[in-house]
Amino acid sequence: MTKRRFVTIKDIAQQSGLSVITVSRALSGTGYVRKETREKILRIAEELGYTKDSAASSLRTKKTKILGVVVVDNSNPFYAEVVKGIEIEARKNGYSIILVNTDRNYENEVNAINMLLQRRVDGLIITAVQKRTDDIAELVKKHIPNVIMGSKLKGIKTNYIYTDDEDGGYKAAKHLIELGKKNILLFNGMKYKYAARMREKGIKKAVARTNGDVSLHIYRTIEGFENAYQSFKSAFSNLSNQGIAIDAIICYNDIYAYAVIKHLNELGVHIPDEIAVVGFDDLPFSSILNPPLTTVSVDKTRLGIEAFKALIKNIEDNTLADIVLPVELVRRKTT
Amino acid sequence: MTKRRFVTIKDIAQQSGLSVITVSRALSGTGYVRKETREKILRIAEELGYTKDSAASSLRTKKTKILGVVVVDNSNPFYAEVVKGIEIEARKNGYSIILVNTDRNYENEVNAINMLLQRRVDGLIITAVQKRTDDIAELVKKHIPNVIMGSKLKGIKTNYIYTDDEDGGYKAAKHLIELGKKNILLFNGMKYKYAARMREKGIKKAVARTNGDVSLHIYRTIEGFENAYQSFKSAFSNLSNQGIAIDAIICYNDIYAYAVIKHLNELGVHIPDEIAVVGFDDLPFSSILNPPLTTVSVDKTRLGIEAFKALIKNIEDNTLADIVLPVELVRRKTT
DNA sequence: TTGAAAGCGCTAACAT
DNA sequence: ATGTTAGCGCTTTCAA
Repeated sequence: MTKRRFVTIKDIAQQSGLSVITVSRALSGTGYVRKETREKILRIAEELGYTKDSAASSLRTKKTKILGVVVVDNSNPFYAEVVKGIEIEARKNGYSIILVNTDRNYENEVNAINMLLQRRVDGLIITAVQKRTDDIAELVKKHIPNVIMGSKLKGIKTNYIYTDDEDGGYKAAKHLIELGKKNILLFNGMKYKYAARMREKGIKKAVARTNGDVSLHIYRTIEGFENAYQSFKSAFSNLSNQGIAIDAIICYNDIYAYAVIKHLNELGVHIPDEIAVVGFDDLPFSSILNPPLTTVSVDKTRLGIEAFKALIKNIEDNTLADIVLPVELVRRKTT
Repeated sequence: MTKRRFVTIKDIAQQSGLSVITVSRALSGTGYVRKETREKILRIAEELGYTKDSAASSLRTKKTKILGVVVVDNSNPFYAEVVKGIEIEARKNGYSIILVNTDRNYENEVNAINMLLQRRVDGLIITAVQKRTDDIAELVKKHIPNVIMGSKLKGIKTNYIYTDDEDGGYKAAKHLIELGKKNILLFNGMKYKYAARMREKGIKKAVARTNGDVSLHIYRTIEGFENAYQSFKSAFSNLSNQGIAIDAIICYNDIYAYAVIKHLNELGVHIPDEIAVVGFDDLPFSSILNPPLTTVSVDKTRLGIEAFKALIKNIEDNTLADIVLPVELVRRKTT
């Protein structure tokens, strides 16, 4: 192991004949330092190859300028873009982010939060696993700044940012109804998910307005393309066996929709004439896919950016945010 | 701003009547502490809600257990999976990662590295922008453990991990040649990229073996679906105007391939009969896409995992790694 | 405008 | 098995 020792302000102090505090002031730009002194210090720092030790600095200032970002899976295209939004905005504002995946596992979420607390992050942005929420309740109780992304957690008063899922569901269903579809299948996510419940609510609202003219069938499945594919296969054959002829499918997200489309293709069902398909999220690939997917679009990067802003605002003046971002139905070729 | 003060080992020491060092030992599990003493300390720590301050600890130990991960764009599905591999493996080994995007900008890369040095990360995993490399040369000179991912940098002796691009190119070209294709277009990335050069090399090797029976045409473009789409449009019309009838296209990556397929579809060209298309990377969506893409596949998560392992090994015993991961041609419906 | 002293929370080194 | 001392590199008093 090569011996590494970083240059410290003490070294600069010795080299310049000044005190450490003057050096500190010059380098951090706080307090009075004569112009020539500052320049001299800066020059020596440069020569010596000085790099500030932010751990030492944090220890004193109680600020790390690090944010914890907890997501379910950073390789999921949805979160990938959200994380990107957070990262860009954080960097622009002098913050760094520590990224942790939970893989939808509550234990992992608990560990992630603990680790981030040990690192004394200035705040956390969390997409909650939602299966349990006591860890987040406790976090809030500790007064650690945080924003919960993509869900609202019952009984927990903190910062929230999410998309207008109910409106998204409503828009998707309304669109299909206007197209004359009568038998809609909602291929939804599990009930413990806030977004799944809200989307369902919006869809039901639109369907209810038809006064029984349109019927809604609901199946649920857990995340992942393979899961969705297998689930849909059995759901669809169930429906067929019951003699129910679905003519439109609203999917919990675009990934589910891809799975649905794949199976529909295998069955030789024509999209959208026989069955129309709507997704949620508008992943980058959804417009490239053949056929391009009709989907409820949200600005994922913006979600990240706004989450960051809300967190910083909370850190600075303790205000609580409840931000809901608008959604938009993007009609392409599957409806 | 709510007054937050974390519990320290000093608090525990007072509460327990023991010295801070004993508390430290009990908590960190180093050195001898009587069983009952340890239990007592652990209990009090629990009661008081103690969370270790890793910044303070790092200051002393000179180890942060943080790794810097510098990628071009974490929302690019390729890097998204790589980052995931790193994150999982890091977490498993008690490390955290600070993620930074460079957006293929050299200045950003310089800033990212500087920031990470200030944070005293134990090491860095970097996908280099490659347009300039002096920043990385300097990093290496400072003896900061690092591994460069996806490229080899001329004149810089450090840890490298990358995929067998030359072999990938060779396999892709050989496959097309065996299919009887005669006029191959290589729709490549820019020349400053190591992977682009290596893939080209492999392709040329395969083409050369046909003794002039097969001809190769090369166009290059910068990253991004839109760029690729526009570039390909003009490249393809150029070729047509010259009376060159391409019957196979090897794309620098899957994204380029999607752009190519999109335009080919617009033109009504039949894939793969009229023109076959091969991509690189095997993004998750490439198998879902219609038609499913033939592509050179690499295990991206593994790339991340191996990068992490190489870095840790370098940190621990200073050995240099040069890891090349195998690639595989996955034939689907575009060839 | 500059400096001295003290301390952030932890642990290494050396006692006892 | 437990404690003392000192110090990591920085910044916050308080003084000059």
